[in-house]
Amino acid sequence: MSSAPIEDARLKFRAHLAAHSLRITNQRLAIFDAAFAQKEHITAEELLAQARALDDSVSRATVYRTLPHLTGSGVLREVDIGKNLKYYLPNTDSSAQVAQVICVDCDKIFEISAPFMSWYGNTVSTKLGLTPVSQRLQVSASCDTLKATGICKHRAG
Amino acid sequence: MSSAPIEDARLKFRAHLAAHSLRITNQRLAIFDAAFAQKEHITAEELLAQARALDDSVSRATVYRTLPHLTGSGVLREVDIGKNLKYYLPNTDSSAQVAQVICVDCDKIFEISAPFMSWYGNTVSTKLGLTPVSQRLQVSASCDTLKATGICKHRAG
DNA sequence: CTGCCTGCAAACTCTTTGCACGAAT
DNA sequence: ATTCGTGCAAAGAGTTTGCAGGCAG
Repeated sequence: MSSAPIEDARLKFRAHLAAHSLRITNQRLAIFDAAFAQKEHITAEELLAQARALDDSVSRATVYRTLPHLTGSGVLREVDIGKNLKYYLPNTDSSAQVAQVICVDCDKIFEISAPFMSWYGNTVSTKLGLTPVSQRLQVSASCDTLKATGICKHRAG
Repeated sequence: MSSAPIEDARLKFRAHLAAHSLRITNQRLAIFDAAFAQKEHITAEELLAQARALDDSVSRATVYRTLPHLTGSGVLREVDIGKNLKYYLPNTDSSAQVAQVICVDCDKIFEISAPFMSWYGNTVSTKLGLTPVSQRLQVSASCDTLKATGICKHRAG
């Protein structure tokens, strides 16, 4: 009988705001709604555009100021693929460990479950007297179909 | 009877320049020497300073223009830990697959051999119809000693 | 009413680029 | 003599921040 994922996330976000004595503003809610509606990885700039579609008073600064609260509350996941540009993605299962496979031809990002990552992080950190905070595993790969046919099916599909 | 690692690397770099019809200039050699003398991860800015100590005519632009040749020839490895800032490190064994453990308290980067990475990259890429180009595995971790004593021994040591 | 939140635009950091001069081949 | 490489400074991309006014609580 649990609510829809978006309802859970909305509550989680509001709880996070409350817990940190942060105000619930229309802009913050619009940014949350825009972010959580995404099916693909989006950039801050794209998030701004989407949020403005819901509330045209949202500014770029507020998007950047809100993103840490969204990631901090666990409703959004930040993905940095080394491009001086971060991507964001609704975090539907915050306990999952995921790796990314990034197509260097079309920039599509595939999320792959990789539960061994946290085991690895633990093992290797402990040896150094450290406690793991987070880990990331990313594979950059080129598109076979593109090389063969000139068309990257991931982009098209 | 092989030469010292730095000699091998210097030859490798010169061969790369020759193979691409690039000229061997004092600036490029100074940047190479400065980079390969490093024992720790350095930034482009630090590399500029070190290279200028060897040849004060080296400019920031030339450092940035030379870095791709250094990484492309395999004598330097680029490490991106998601900080809008790249680190560079002499690549003494270009066949090694390494992961990084990054101390979030002192920013020290530990390089850890992780040979299974390329196996993972292959496995997961192939399933998607992709050919792996590179992979990275990074663990961010906090310092236990710092938490206990207020001193991060990695920084000090 | 109080103080956090906001939009705007300027500032910031790292990196890239256009241009005219200078050096490698 | 050519042509590529260089330094300089300005531009560029993404993100952050100072400020004056606005809205949540």
